Amino acid sequence: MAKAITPRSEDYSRWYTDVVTQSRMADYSPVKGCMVIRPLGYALWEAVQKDLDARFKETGHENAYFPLFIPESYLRREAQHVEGFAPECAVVTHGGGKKLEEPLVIRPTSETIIYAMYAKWIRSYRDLPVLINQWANVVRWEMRTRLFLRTTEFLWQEGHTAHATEAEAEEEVLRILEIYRRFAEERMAIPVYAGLKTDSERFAGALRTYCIEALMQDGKALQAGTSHNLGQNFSRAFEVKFQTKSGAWDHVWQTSWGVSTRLIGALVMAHGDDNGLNLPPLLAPVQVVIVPIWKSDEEKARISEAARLAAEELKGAFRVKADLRDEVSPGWKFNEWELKGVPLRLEIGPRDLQAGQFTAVRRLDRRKTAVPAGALRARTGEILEEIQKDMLERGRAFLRENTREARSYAEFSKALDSTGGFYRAHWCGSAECEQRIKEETKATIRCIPLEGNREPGACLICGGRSERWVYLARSY
RNA sequence: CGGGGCGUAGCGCAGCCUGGUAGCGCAUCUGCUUUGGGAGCAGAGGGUCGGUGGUUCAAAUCCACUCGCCCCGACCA
Repeated sequence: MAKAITPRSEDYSRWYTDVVTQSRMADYSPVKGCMVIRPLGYALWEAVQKDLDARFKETGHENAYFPLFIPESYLRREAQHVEGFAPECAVVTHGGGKKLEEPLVIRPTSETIIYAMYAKWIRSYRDLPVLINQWANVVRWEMRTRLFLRTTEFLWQEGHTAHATEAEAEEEVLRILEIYRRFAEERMAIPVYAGLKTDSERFAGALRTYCIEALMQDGKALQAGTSHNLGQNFSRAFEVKFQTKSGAWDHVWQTSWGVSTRLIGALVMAHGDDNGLNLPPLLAPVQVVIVPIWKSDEEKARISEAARLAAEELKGAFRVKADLRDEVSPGWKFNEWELKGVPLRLEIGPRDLQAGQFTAVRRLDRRKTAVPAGALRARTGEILEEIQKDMLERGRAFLRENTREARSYAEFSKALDSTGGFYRAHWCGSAECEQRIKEETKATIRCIPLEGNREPGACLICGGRSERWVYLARSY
């Protein structure tokens, strides 16, 4: 008997760690704060990469790769940026047995090194826009780490674009935000709120930061992706200039945007349950597992053959696996594949064989249906689609039910402890009020929605005039 | 960095208070019986008790130092 997963109701963060390690998505490394991404976790990341990469390419972006090491002086060139990142940088001081003349920072993000190159490559408006993305690892020396959600080293994609006009850059930033939003909903089955970060939550060096915010089952929000309009802050610092049509010189308008392996953590916390992972079919590395059940040797021969043939039949259309192991019982397999989050299980036992059918069991809710052998391929596709749809629907209902109105500050601070979730609240826009909420309730303004929130009201904190409401929540 | 917890077999733990030559469950290996929700029986292998130093006839156990990890907070994707 394998070790049980700590129930969510008992200890949510323990549950999370249990699911991640026991499903073999990841394991702790010998280095504090770092993790080993095991095949299941990495397969998920590859699925994320594959899908997003296609979306980036559809919108004209190209992949490139910039180096891991950044001269320390580069980071210093943009004032806000260095202030934001310097404390969490790992720095290499020695190489080849000698002390380096200039220390090398291990990238916490690549703005500086990439824009130093852009300065070299961009001369004319004809060189614009530059639409580059890179898939890379970055290192941030975090004080407290958590598997996938916040590790010292993590994998991500970072897009870096340069444009001739401010309007073009803004358009790009919103285009990417929409790609993230749709990816989260369509593939991960995680509905999100998209919006603008407040000044205090903005990326160091950006004009504006947009984000998508998801809600985890414990009621805490998780920032799942960010898209920054950098304005000309970096192009001024790195002298990224181009000559306009009229012959004048201007600094380029830039954007950067990214999502990370944190998305895998979001997947765990949005859909998992006390039996383990629960993956949306569109991202699941294994979508269908076939589990044969037999008693006699004679049955074993026939049923394992039927299972093998079924896998063969489904292989072209789905990611499928037949679990023909004889050394573990069917019950053991059920639990193992549920732990690993496989969305659909097809059982075939003596009774099924007799009836010419498979018993299909959804990971989501263990709902069982009989699938006639003749309709296997068609029904499997339908069931997987239903699961994907139901997961998103369930996520939407959860987000809806856990988004509340904050009517008064007293009521809000009291209710937050018991409810968690998002709160809609009016905010006057002052940093003081924002700071006070954070200190007193540990909730932060997660985002200012892009539309639908324009209505006059009174600030939740100071009662002052407010033009629009924002989303508040405690967050990861 | 502050608070809490933990380092004993591959994994999870007991033993420590009250020192006496290391144990349980799972996993592994062998054999037989099993298989529609984590199978049963019988047998076998596997440990410098995180490290260093001290106390003692004797240390997993007591003392000091040290290293590491996890959880909760302050910082962040």
